[in-house]
Order: sequence, then structure tokens, then C-alpha cells
Amino acid sequence: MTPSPVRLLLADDHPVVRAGLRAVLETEPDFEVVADVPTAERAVELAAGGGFDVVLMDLQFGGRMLGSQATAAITARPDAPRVLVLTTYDTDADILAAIEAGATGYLLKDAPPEELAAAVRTAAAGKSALAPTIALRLMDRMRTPATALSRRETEVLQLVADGLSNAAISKRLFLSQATVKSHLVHIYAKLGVDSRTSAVAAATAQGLIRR
Amino acid sequence: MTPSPVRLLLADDHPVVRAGLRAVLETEPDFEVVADVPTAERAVELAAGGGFDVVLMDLQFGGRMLGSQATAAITARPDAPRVLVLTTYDTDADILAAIEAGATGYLLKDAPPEELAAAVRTAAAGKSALAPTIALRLMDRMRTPATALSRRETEVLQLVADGLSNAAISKRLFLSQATVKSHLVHIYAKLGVDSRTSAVAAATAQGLIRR
DNA sequence: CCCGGCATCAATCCTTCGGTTGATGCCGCA
DNA sequence: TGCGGCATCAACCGAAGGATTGATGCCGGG
Repeated sequence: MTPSPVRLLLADDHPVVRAGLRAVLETEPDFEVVADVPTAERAVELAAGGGFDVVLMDLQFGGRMLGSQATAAITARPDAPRVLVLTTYDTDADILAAIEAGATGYLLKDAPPEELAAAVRTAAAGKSALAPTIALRLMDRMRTPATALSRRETEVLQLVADGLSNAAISKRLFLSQATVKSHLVHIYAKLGVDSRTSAVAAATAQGLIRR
Repeated sequence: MTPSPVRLLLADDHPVVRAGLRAVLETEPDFEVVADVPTAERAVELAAGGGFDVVLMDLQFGGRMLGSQATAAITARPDAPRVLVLTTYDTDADILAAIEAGATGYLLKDAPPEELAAAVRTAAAGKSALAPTIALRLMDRMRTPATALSRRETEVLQLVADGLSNAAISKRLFLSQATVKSHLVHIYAKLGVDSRTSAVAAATAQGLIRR
């Protein structure tokens, strides 16, 4: 008998990557790449129509909707396909956002083809598929919660990285400057630094915030 | 008659991207993808052996040798193939490094297949092939030298981005703090900002420094 | 040859950032 | 139910960073 194949939807804004994924995945006899789309919006539309088992979703699209938002939109529906996030970078923020959005797995684009195929099968079976690097990262984060910034702290630090002053941040977030400073002090302690610029440097190095 | 095809070497550490480039380029009848390699070192070795017209070279490899170094090594030899740099990011520093290393062209990975093929043909003919975005960038830089940071200024700003204080920077570069501050003032003026953190933000946004 | 940009430094002033201490309310978990 | 983490705010103070002015030597291009 021929088992029913795994039906795939590819979403990535790079034509070359789409072609590469197609080439790599179609060598697997039990995979069928049904469609590939260049935007997150198209992915949501197509996925809503049904007919897919697994969606391979990039996180960074050239603007507009984020991959994590698209992931949330897709997984929110009943009888939704599994979403495998496939991205180049591995910032903590991205990983958590994807997982919270309901992604079944998280892979890096430099993964070898076998790993990729294995992850797709794992995802199709409904099981969680995390790249080894990612898994390690999450373990680390669990083990040392001291390093983990709170939601609010991350928010503040991101604005610092964007070049805002404490005054500007306090206005943006409807806080007093005292609160902003307080958050920063906690951030410094967690990151082991003693200035805003080095906090940004440390956080970007650890992938806690977006560049 | 059949014109002799353009013989290609692909260098990229992402298996998926290599497969994608192969898939995209092999649809062109006048292209022949002779080999693809996952490291810059292998690219230099193979290119040294001859037999290639154009090398498609990634800039970011997963460590060790940089694409720009490999580019320099390849173009340094007599009778070298043309090198087309193909990368995801477009920081000014990367672009200039690649061009100084002797790259014939510079493309972004999100380029559509037609653009890619056109660039390869242009490069094979020995002409310069720059992606529109990149060309614009260079024009901008030429037109407004005010925006261009001097070597020293870039050096200082990079250390600021790394989280160093003025005192630390002055020690690192064997300068007085006055000089560091002076550089910073010029940097602020050129970038149109008024603090170190926003200078870092602006510079990373414009790709003037590494993240 | 001289102008202009780059790199270097000094001295001043003052804004604001950073460190400290201390306090409150809320929520989740044990 | 009470502890601890998170988020919020206040007041204070010292210092680092930023603004300003001004000056020097070097080098390359017009």
C-alpha cells in the first residue's frame, strides 16, 4: 500500500530558499509539497482552506506580518495543520514567540536535509520538533531563570536598544522614569553589566532582543 | 552551435540555499553548476583548480574564514573566476569589504530568480553586477560623504556598541577621553542623533557597524 | 601651496543617567 | 495564608556623558 503522503505548505520570502526547500523535501517519497508562498498573509489564507499537514514557516518576512503572527493565526483554527518554524536566527525572543504562537517545532535554516525531513515527520505526527541548538537554549533558560528577563524588562530593553532615553521610554510605556530606571537596574543585575549600552550589547549577544 | 555554458561554483553553508541556487540556476540552459561547497575554504581550493567562470559566494559562513577573505584569495590569482557575492544582509561594511576584496557583484538572497540569472551573466561577461538596493546604497554614500563615518569614528562607535564606556574606549585605543568624546560628537552630527545609544541604533539600522 | 577633513587634546558646564534605598499592590504558588 | 517575583513609584546624590569652545599637527587634493 502507499501511505498517504505528508502534504506541505512552504512560506518564505526568499525565492531561492523556497526552491531549495522544494528540492530537498521532494526527494523524500512520502512528502508532497503542495504549494509555496512568498508572504505570511498568503500562508494564512491557504492554510485556512485546509489540505495541509505541515506548514514550514519563515519568521522574518520582508515587512508587514510576522511569521509568529501568521503561526498564531493558523494554529488558532480548529483542525489546523502543524506549523514548523524555520528561521535563520535563534534569538530567545523569537523562539518563545513562535512557541507561544503554537508552533510545533523550531528549526534553523542551516539544518542538514536529513534533520529537516526528520523534523517534518515528527511534526506531522503531532510531536514537538526542536533543533538541538534551540533545545539547548531553552534548557539553559530554564536552568538559570536569573538570566531570563521578564516581559516588561525585555520591552524596556528593546526601547533602550532603539536608542530611546529614559524619559522617552517612560512616555512611550506610560510609566514614570523611576519605574524605567528600576527595570534597568534589574536588567543590569540579570545580565551582569552596569550601563545601558553594555546591557544592549550583552542582550543582543545572547539573542534576548532584536537588533 | 551551442555556446559554451557558464560554469558555476556555489559556496554557501546552508544546504537548503545550495539546493535552491542549484534548482534556480539549472533551469537556465546556458548555465552549468559544476560544484557546490559548504565552506569558504573549499571554495578557495576548488577555484584554484580552475574550470569555473563565476563563483557565487556567501559572505557569512558558520565561523572561520569569511566570504570576503575567500573572495580576496580567489581573485588574487591570475586567470581567476569572477566572484559574485550573495548575502542576506547589506551592511555598508560588508559591501565595501566585498568590493575591496575584488568581488564582481553583490546580490541579496531575496533576489528573484531572473535577477539572479541576469547578474550571473553580467558577471560572466566581466561586468559589474550590483543589486539595485546595493547600488542605491553606494550612490548615497558617495553623494553624502557627511553620512560616511571615518575609519576612526567607526572604530569608536563599534566599541560603544560593544558596551564600553568612554573611559574604557580611551584606554583600549590609547586616547584621552577628550578625543573619544570629540569623535562621538562628530558621529552624532553625522548620524543626526544626540546620544550614544541612539547612535548605535542608527548605525546598526544603516548597517554601518556590526551588531 | 593652501584649504579642508581627520585625528588629537584641554577646559568648562550641566543635563541626565545610574546606584541606592525604600515602599506599595498584585499575582501565583506552595 | 504567606512568601517571593513582578511591576510600579519616590527622592537623593554622585558621576559619567554630552555640549561647547578652542587649539594643534598631519595629510591629501584642488
